[in-house]
Amino acid sequence: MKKATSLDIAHLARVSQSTVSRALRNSPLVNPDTRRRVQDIARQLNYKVDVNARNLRSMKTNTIALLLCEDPGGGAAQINPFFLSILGSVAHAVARRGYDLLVSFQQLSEDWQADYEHANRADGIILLGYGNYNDYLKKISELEQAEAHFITWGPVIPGQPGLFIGCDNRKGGYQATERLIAAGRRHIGFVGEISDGCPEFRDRFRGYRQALEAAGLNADAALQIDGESSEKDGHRAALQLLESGRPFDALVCASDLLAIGAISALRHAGHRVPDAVSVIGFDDIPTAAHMTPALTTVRQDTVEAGQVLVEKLLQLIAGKPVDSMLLPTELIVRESCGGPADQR
Amino acid sequence: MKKATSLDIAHLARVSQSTVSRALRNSPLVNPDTRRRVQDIARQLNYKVDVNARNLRSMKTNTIALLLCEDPGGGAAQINPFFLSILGSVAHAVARRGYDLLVSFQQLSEDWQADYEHANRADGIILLGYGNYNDYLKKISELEQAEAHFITWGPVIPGQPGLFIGCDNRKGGYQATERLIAAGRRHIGFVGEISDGCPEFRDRFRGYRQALEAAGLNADAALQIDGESSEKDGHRAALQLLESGRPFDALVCASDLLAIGAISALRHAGHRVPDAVSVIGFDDIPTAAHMTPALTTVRQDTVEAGQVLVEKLLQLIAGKPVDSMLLPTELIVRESCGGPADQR
DNA sequence: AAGCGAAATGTAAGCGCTTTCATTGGCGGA
DNA sequence: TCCGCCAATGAAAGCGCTTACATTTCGCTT
Repeated sequence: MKKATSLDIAHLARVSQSTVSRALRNSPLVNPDTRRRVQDIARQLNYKVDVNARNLRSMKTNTIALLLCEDPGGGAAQINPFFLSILGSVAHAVARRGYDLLVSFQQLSEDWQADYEHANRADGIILLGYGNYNDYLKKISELEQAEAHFITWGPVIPGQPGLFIGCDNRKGGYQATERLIAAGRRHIGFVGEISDGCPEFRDRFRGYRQALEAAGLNADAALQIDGESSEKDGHRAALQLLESGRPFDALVCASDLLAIGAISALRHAGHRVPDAVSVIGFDDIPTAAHMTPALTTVRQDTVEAGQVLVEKLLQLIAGKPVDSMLLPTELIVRESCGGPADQR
Repeated sequence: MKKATSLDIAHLARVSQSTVSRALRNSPLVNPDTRRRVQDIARQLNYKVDVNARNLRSMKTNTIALLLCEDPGGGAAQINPFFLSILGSVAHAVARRGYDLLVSFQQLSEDWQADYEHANRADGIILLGYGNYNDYLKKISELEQAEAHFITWGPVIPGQPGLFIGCDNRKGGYQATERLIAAGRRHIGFVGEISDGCPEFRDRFRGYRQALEAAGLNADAALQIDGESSEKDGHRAALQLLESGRPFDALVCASDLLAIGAISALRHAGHRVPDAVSVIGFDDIPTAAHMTPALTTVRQDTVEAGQVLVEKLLQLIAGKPVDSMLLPTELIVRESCGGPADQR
């Protein structure tokens, strides 16, 4: 048995195909009785509107694309849980608005924007990890003139081209460091890459420096160790710091994964966390609360992040003016920083 | 400037629109010179084939839908990392085959199959957590007659309708339990729901029972505590077990999340893991290796799972005969089970 | 020189829908 | 009684592409 079309319904309902189309979309132009009749028949036939035909004709796709560009090589399981959390939130938000969500985890292609929007695959694009920030900015600038519809999770910098949503990284770094200082720590390290290809980590680092300064402590450049993203990077960074012989009693890590790796390295080297070394992460990924010790961290609200990304993108698609937006961070105090925990 | 169409290219290349279509698809019917010329022009115009038009005309979508039906209510971050790992692998596999991936995290709708396949949104569907197994089976049976294209991650049961990919849950349960027995544990509990709505957990439980029997130990029904999926469930289950006063020295948990929750509860009740209580999980989610203690667990290979799901589904779509498939499990020995660790 | 087949291209018919514009019928006001 | 108007419906034109079929061209055989 072939798939039913709107024409089949039209014949059965003894109306024209255009009336069927209208009835199915609840157009006020069609008589309520007719509408009901048509919809009943459609249900009986298990009819569903062909989205390709609809999209082609109406020149829109009702689809959002989410590009997550953090390819760790062959493996697939290694995607940062923070991004996956946003993905989950985005998926919900998109569904709530009646859109479909197209997901791709590939490296950013040469012209990702055209591939998705121009090819009428999606009405707009959400970008979640864009690789090198500078390359990305250049690409964005090119795209600015074309009326492209995309939004990026990343650093919110005034005057920067493109539309960005991100959290207050500087403040987050400040909050974490401040807390460690209040707990009596004086030799606080920072784990995270601060090259200008990583503006978010760099901002967290800025906050860290500012907190030290505010407390009258002077920062020791040797206590900053690069680390890109994974647990492995954090592990390596902590080892490197230990080997340097430089004394330290606390670490601010630019992400939870880095913190997890660092803690693992510290403990296996015989340093107790938080007794010997306090550690604070960044992101508040789901496992942070369930580790031992439970991870103190700077939360980025992924649920809100996803919602904001979707809402703003839809506004952009609708042609409304949209601005970048800075989301607040919150320090979640658990066990890994020492001192009394506020919550679990 | 309007979007270029194949007709625009045809004019510029002084050929017919059909030749353009053929040239862009690398058809051998078109002269290599012409092809090059057409493709050059297409590139200059930043032309991309309109996927809606292509899909409509060619009656296929080049898209796979992934439905993840594990809605934890409002939140979004609570999706089981195990499924997210499969999602990642699926995304890669799908991309490698030139397909797009549509993702939905909603609860399964009344007719999810029609919504996606019938509506020409996708050529096939991957299901990743189907809610209640019995309801789902009923639905599948209905769908069997329609020539639906979908594949499910779940229990592989001979004679069962539908196409399933899953790991050898019974064996996994056996491996975990066997190990604990070898480590000298004699009062081994099981955390995980074993109602017939959860055939996978139930199989893991079967393996657990068989291992106990094989060792001449008799299972104590009071040492089995239900737990659905989250850390919270595991936490609660462990507390319940502690409160029962029943002595136990090890836990087999039906998932890593349950294990994480259980460990957290045990430790906060003053029981050291693995010294007082050994714990083994199931799944090998990314954090398992980085916890303290590192979690011993039964690995399900998510990378292979994703690849197999995609390959089999594509075969099904291509009309080839496809069978369900059982994937092997592997016990990853780390710290939480006591005894020497094989690997990290 | 005629004929024929293969290679290359052109022609045109839709895929199933949305939407504009035209048509119909019924009813109230003049 | 006639006209105009509104509500409801129908007719038809594509959206941009793929593809079956028709046509042209050209090199070769006979």
